[in-house]
Amino acid sequence: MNEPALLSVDAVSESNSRSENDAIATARDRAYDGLRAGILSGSFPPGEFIEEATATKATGVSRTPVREALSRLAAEGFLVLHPRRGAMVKQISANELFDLYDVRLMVESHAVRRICQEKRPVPKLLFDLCDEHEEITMTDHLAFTDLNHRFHETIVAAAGNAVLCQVFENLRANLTRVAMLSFQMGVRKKREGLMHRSLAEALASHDEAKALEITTEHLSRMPRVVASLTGIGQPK
Amino acid sequence: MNEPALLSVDAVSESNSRSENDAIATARDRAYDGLRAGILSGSFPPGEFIEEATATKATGVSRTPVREALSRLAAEGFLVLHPRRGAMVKQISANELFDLYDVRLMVESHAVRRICQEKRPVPKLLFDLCDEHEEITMTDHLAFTDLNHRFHETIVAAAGNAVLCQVFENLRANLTRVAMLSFQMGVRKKREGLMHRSLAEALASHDEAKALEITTEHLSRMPRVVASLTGIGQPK
DNA sequence: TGTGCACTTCAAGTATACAAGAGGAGGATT
DNA sequence: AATCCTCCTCTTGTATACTTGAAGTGCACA
Repeated sequence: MNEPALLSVDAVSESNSRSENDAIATARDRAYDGLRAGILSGSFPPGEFIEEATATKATGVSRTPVREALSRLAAEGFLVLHPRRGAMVKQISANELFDLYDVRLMVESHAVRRICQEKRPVPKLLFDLCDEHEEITMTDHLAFTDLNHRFHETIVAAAGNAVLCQVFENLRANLTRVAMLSFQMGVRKKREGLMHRSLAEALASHDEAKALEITTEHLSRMPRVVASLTGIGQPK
Repeated sequence: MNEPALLSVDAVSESNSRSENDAIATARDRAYDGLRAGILSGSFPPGEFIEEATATKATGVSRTPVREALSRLAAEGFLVLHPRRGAMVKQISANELFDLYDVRLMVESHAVRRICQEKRPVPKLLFDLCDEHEEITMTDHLAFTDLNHRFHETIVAAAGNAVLCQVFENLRANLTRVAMLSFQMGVRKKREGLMHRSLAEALASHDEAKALEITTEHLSRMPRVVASLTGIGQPK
């Protein structure tokens, strides 16, 4: 059983358990990357059961490493394991969507406070990302999503708390799945870009109040937009 | 291979992937519970490699479910997997300890804000736990740790955000390992009890400023105490 | 005597064989 | 005709056999 993998592993993938050096990943990591990419991209839509045979064919590795990958994905909240039934791609309810965004707001606000209070330097990268934002086309949703992700990730990273980064990363991965489903977010790309630049400038000058206000404004409206676009339902 | 498990699974264990109903767990869950308990209790100290053969003997299940449990534990941050080397119990550095407490402060502060701002009811359980606190003996470290845990968990839960609870739970599990190593925390049990009651009262009256102050005071001094007791090093 | 290479040994990685539960289809009985 | 029981099949759960890579040891050569 060594046919080529069916799922492409693109920008959306990442295996942080893989050790730094090696170019060749273990079968478990390949399975993890492939399945994770499939879940994030929507190839495996929420609510669907991933049969081990399917995962085996899709990733080109045998059941043992596939099952280890499934265990990991379940631990990270992408899957729900039903004993003797299989692994279901986790559904995100309206409540959970709002909870996710609430936690995200908490994380980013905390990062902003730490950066401003401790007068931490803001990496030049943040402004580069703003520039890049103005150059991408309005229709390139994938590029926009990726850019957006890197922008917010940079801010959280600038707070200098590794644990915070990890929490954020997992959060974002779960939100990506939802965002991916709503491909019409292009309508607000321009406004987002402006907000990003204002935020970057507020952070650079360590203006906590302003940075916090922008962050809150920026993130508070997101859940409603996403919920309406995906038809996921109304909040509690 | 069906000898009895060597590791007892006590109050410290929990398998949230196990489905609600079933009394009998799968071998994977038993392996997970056993290994997790072993890590949290210190039977597998930080830095130690857990060989699969060891884990197999300790939990009484074969390698396959053990490896799935290891994958899950690694995803949850308890282990670091070194390809072809094995699973090492994660070391907690001084920096990470402070990061963990910083994130914990963020989470609990957020919960406090949500409770006060949204005028959420504070469960009676919180006060019951305070009463219970006054009854336990000064030397029962395990009971104290458990009580402390339930108190803070109750607060976070009262914020009504499931995602927040999950983040907190994982955080606390990682901190438990450190706290367990420092068995001398008895010195401050009385003061902790007083703080808990003040906090519970502030929350019940939705006095955000006071509740936040107590939380911050309470959690800010912890990392230094733990660091000094465990000799884990000084902050960055 | 020191260094380097090869061999041995052992543990992790992977595949597969076997066991067992769950669900569905089909037949029989009411 | 409808319902219930039984059997079959399919998928997951578990164990084990096999493969591969890594590390340590010992011998040979410089």
